[in-house]
Amino acid sequence: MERYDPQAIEAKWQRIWREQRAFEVPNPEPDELERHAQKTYVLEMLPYPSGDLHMGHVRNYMLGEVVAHFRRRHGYAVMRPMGFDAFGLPAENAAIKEGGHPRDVTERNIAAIRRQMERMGWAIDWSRVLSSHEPSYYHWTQWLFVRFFERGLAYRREAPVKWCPNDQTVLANEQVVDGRCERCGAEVEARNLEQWFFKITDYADALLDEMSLLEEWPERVLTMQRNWIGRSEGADVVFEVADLGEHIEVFTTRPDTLFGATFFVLAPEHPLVSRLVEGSEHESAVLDYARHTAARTTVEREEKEKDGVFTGRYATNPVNGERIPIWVADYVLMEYGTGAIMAVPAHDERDYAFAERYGIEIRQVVAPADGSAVDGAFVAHTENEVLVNSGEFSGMPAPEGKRAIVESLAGRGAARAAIRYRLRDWLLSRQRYWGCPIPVVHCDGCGIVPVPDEELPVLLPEVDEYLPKGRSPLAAAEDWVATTCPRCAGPARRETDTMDTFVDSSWYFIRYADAQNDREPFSRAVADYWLPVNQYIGGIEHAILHLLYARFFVKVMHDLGLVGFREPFARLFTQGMLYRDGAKMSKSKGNTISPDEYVERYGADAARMYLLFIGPVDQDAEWQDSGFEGIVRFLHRLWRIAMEQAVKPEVDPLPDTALARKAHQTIAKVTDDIGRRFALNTPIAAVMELVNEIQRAPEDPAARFATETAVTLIQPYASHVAEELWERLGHERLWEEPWPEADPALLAVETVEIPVQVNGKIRDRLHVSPDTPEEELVALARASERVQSYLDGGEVSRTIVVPGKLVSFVT
RNA sequence: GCCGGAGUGGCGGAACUGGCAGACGCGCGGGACUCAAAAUCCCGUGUCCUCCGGGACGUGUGGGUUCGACCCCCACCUCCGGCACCA
Repeated sequence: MERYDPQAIEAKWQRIWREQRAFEVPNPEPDELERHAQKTYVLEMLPYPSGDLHMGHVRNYMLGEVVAHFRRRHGYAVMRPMGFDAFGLPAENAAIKEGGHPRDVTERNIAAIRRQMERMGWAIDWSRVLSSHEPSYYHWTQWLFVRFFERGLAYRREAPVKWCPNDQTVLANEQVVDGRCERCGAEVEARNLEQWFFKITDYADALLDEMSLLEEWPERVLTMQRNWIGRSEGADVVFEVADLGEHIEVFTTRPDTLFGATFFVLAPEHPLVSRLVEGSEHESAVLDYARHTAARTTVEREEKEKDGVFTGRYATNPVNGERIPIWVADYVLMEYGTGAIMAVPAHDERDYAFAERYGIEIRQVVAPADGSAVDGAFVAHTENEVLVNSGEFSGMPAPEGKRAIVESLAGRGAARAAIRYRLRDWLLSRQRYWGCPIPVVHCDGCGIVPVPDEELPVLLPEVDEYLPKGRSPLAAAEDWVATTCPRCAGPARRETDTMDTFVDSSWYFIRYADAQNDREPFSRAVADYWLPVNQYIGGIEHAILHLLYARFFVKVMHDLGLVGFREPFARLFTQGMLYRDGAKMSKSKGNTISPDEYVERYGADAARMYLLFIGPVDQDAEWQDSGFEGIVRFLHRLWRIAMEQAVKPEVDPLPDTALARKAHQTIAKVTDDIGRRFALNTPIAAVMELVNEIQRAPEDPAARFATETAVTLIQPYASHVAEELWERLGHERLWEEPWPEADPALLAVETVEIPVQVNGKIRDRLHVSPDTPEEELVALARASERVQSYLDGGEVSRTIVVPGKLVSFVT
């Protein structure tokens, strides 16, 4: 018998699919876009070409692979594109290390990845491929930036920013993890720099509220985004500094504790600090403290014990006119709220620690419902609190007290309800070479002027040296930097910072819909036809960064009238990560396994199946070599059985045999698992069961049918061998073959095994027709000797019958 | 601390809506084929007891609801992930 030869089979079918453009989906003609068509957009997060693909990627792309095949065979026009997130630091760092240009490094990696993807035989529409470093793409990234700029949603300002001393560039807040650079792990520093921001904070509420438009997103991703946006409701309260005729606002989520404010704290960076102490005996101590704080890293600032200095000034608490001391302490952060707080040591742990250290009064103003109060202690938040020691508000339940105090102060203009967010504006500029140039010029006369649309794209210039030096390497391209102002034609200088790569990946999924368009980023009609993405697939590591930015971009594009949808990804599936030796498989950890050697030895089909068989796709999995063997054995067995069955004639009509029934049950199971449950490991087990049964009963008259069923069901997983066997079984074009349907008549079982319980324990099993009436079931169960021995003549107080499921006696 | 997820044989995992726990695969034991091996095929494989009929126990721990719980409820333990001097 001819042996299973994956190398030959896979090469053959990959060639056929390519020649026949099997997986390309052209856009409908413009006048047909309106017509509702059965279409679906399946998208996996685009790879970052910092090296070859490893098994973690294979697992990720296999999800989209199975879904795409499954939906195509259900009659959908399936768009499943692929592209490359090509700009960014790893390529630039690699180029610096190895010598050469980041473009060459990137394009070499892209070519290698594409080759690997083609070798896996994935059903990708390569006619839509894009790469974010190509001018044909970043032209429109720049065009979008200009639209954002015109709307005031991209702006430049000096701000305290996070600086990575290793990568020599600023980072977005989202790219700082535990005070360290997300990419290289270096501890970040605080700097005050003029930088570009996207005004994502304008969309904080929309990003929260419109989560309701997301049909099926994992709860934990939504939670992570909610935490990141960090919406807090409370009040802004005004404290007067009578001596100076100044007033300072604070934000608090606990206006009900205002009567317990016994001191007041300003962040060392607060602009009023120097005025408060100017010329006073406290001046040098306070300014020294502020300087020390500035020299500390955020991490140091968090880890040391709380400390601070008194300013000699007092603020007036608006609820009771009390004068409370103003301190400067670095546990108050300028970035959040107003950079100033009212401190309530009895009800805030941080304030408590500070008050303890400096001997400041601790006054309890909220108490459990019984009103018991103990001054001097920290009282944690509990249910059903009431206000105490709070003047006219004493005795009120805390929530009511909150409202009443704010209302009362609001009457005098001393407070108003307020909402604050943890979310900061998105810092998008980077002082690096390998990124999309920011398309503006700086003119002495006109200020910042965007490059006119007709002059886009602003091409990334060639430079000799892209080693990071703290300013963008583009600044060295003097001929490029020197330009003329589009507005006044006077001399001007180009912006030399480049964009964060997350900007590139915030709209690529729309570009795929209309990837060749050279007049606009995409046609709105085409975009609205394909999007939102029906099924987005990617790693949980992008739960905040990419997924939040992309949602923001789409909302802005909607408000600009560029698209008709407000959320980019209707359904999101986050696959688990692949681990090896206890660590996430990644290039930086050096624990990757390349699919190449496995593909070479066992074929792509085995690798494709194994990565899904290893476990549920939404959970993390540990790479183990041992299980791979089982898949290889299965494919050989399938091959042998199919070759045996192929010589038999087809039988029609299908005889009602055990194998015929098993085949139809398998159709039902696989269809439900993939289509409804998104369980991609269990269908493989189901087809294995079917194949095992064929092996046990090769002479069953339905054996050939069962074999064809196994082949057609395994096609989304092992596309090549399935196609080859399908052909040898006398058919063609399995990738277009309608998905099989289970015949309800054959799904119905002739007999069921019904357990009989006595006091909750199974004592016997009945083999009966599934529609046996209840009375008969009970009679049969009672007649059982085994059951009788357990009933032991005792009274049956209760009998439970679940038709088709079980009989249960209680004595 | 707050929020989210998970805990099932030697291992990866299955059990979908409260109704036969351990499908499928790996590993392991036994057998067939073979001069032998590989490959392949067959049988067995949760733990303990057993007069070999079967019995008891068993899904992180302790309780509860129920005729019946891996599944629901309460409390706890462990692990993973997110957020956190955020006022």
